[in-house]
Amino acid sequence: MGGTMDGTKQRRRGNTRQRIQDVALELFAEQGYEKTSLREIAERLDVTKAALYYHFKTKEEILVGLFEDLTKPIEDLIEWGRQQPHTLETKQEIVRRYSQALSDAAPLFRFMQENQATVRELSIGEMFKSRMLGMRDIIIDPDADLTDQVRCISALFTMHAGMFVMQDIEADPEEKRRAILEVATDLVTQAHMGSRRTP
Amino acid sequence: MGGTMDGTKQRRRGNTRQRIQDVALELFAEQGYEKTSLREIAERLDVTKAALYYHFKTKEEILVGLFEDLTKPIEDLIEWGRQQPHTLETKQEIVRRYSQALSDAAPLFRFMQENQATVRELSIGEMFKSRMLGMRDIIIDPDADLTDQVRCISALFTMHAGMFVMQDIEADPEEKRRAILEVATDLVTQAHMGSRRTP
Amino acid sequence: MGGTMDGTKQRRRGNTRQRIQDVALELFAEQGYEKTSLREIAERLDVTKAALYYHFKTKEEILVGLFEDLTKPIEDLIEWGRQQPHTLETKQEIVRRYSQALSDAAPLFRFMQENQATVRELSIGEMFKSRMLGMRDIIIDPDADLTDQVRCISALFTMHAGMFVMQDIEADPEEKRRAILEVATDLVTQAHMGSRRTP
Amino acid sequence: MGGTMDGTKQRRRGNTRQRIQDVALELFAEQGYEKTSLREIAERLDVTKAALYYHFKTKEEILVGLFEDLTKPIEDLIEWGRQQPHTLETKQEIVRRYSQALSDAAPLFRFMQENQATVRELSIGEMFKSRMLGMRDIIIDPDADLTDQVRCISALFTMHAGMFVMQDIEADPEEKRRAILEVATDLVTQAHMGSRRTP
DNA sequence: CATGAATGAGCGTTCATTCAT
DNA sequence: CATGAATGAACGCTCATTCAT
Repeated sequence: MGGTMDGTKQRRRGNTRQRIQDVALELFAEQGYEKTSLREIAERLDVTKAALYYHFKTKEEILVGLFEDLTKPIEDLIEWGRQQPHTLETKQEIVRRYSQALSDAAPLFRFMQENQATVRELSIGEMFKSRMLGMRDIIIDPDADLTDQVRCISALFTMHAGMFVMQDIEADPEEKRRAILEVATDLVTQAHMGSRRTP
Repeated sequence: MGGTMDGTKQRRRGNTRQRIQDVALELFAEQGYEKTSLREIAERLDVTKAALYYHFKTKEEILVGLFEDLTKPIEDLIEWGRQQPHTLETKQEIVRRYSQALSDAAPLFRFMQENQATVRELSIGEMFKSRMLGMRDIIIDPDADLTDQVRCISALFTMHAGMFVMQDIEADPEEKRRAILEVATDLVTQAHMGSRRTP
Repeated sequence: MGGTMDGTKQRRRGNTRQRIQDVALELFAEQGYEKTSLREIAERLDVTKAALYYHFKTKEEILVGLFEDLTKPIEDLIEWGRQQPHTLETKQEIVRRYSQALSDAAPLFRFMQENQATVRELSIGEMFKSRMLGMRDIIIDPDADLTDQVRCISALFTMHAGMFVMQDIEADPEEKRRAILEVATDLVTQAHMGSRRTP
Repeated sequence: MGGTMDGTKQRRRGNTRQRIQDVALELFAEQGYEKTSLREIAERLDVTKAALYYHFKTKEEILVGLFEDLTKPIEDLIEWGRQQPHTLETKQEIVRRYSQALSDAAPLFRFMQENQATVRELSIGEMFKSRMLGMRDIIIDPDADLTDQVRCISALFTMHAGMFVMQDIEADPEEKRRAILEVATDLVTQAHMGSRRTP
């Protein structure tokens, strides 16, 4: 997080792998996976295409690496969620933390959001899907009615898409995030109450 | 054109244009725009690639044609919405009709949803965006607070994504659509009440 | 065989497929399959690489096409041989015809001879093997002793390799071919007598 | 094993050079020279590609090293043959020893046999050719007629190719080798008699 | 209406090789 | 002895597009 005293730890060499990932994510998020060529990534780093292949076996692996690194917190969150009681408070806490996690890895999630067709055919498609199902299971009550299930899914979705869809709305990002979080929390809360409503 | 009594729109012969669009939409929705090649489309129709160019100037034009044809009802809906008073009933009716329109052109919207990165760079990107802003304007009160704006956007989004995200949930499609519609209507209603809440 | 009056039947266009095969065979025979690139073939024909792909789906298919076209006579010979009685005369006739067939498609067989490692991994590897086994079956007596089997195989092999191995020997090609044929016939004859020798 | 008294040929450490050659030969024989990459060789030895370059200047040098080491006995045989009288007994002895030498370095000769196109462009191409001409000179009578020359070449060829072509024939390897040797000896004997036949 | 033939640009990938450490 | 990092050249292949017929 940048809190160490030695800010120049990574000088010129040895950080190439990291730099590839950074540039790749930037371009993937900006232009999509298919329209981003390895030539483009290499040029921006001022190395040859072949250099990329020293660090990653395929184009897809660059993406897999990014995905694994950046979604670790969400994996952890799911793990944590599974071990908590399914109370309203837990669910609200999960939503709060999820919102934060998405925000921390915003470019990746923008990418996932905007390249679903592509992602579906890649190995991260499966990984992503299983994470989503994990999230779903810890905020949806198994015996909730269909409408309440939709509310929960809508909550997740609102968080996923919210930031990118609202890019052209005035107001500062952090405020927007809080508004989105509020709506998502509302939806989950309503869904939770709904399940308790019917005796 | 558009709703006229002219029954000759697609004659016996010369329906190739239509067939191209049908196959293209099917493949675009299934595999994405970039991963669908004109060769593939041509092969499925058992014509040559060159034949496609007789009917459409570019690959993109196939998509533009599809988009224009299939989103006409939504354009009409927006037009209609603009001329109504901004009452709760109007908004609810708009949501209801929108849900139906999305359902009628499901493959196209699945495509739009899953190929956003691609669509953004295409001419339909702008068209789509302007339609979305149109929808937004007729269901969002200009002076609503941020949270209520999010609710409205979330409502639209829930409808867009709902069907595809819920593909692996049991329950029949029409039932799901109604549940989605209910949540969307709820959100819009809450947003509407919110605006009136503060005097 | 070329006896029509119109010698200019194939003018400039429309014979590209044939020209590709001709050039490819020439280069494959000269440099080997792997060391011959599609770029090289294309350049020699003054077309682009992509043009090759209009006529053949893959590099391998160019070779398959050549093989199928040029080994047809041998396939026919095997077919014929199967229906003959397994007399000495038949075997000698087969050897005679085989020698001629090899000579007619000399560049291809030089290629097969010199690129066995490559051919083995290609689809024509199997085809070639099955043709060879076919030949073997019609000149080897199933109950011949091992030495006589070797003689037959050696006869086939001598014909295959003979021409290329003897390239640096003086004497005119047709004379060489006859000498090779004589040795091969001898071997098959000895093998045939051998089988009759033991009662 | 060469029979020399020097037991330090391969010490405990520092046998990497040897191991590279072993693995390389195995792969070259199995897949061909071009299709075997240095990466593959290095991976199998669990060293880096760069390590190979410590021991050999180029890929080709690995092959040259193998060739020189493994064909030494044949060089010696030719040397010996040159100093003998050109009697039938000498020729038969040469064939016998040659058969043994081929058998001892079978993988290399399988490689040479199956990668002729490649070998021709490499420096060992020339070396091999000169060895072959050497062999030829000591078993062919310079004034033999063409047919008898073919017989001698066929004899050599039968030994070269025999083992690999007969891989799918039942019977144990040593027995096969003896049968091949018998046919080769026969051919050389016939050729020898032939030269004496004409007064 | 449609095809046959071709193009130019680009792609992801692999290879033998180099060299500072 | 050996590695880590990189390069330049090439490869097989695919794509959207063009145009004379």
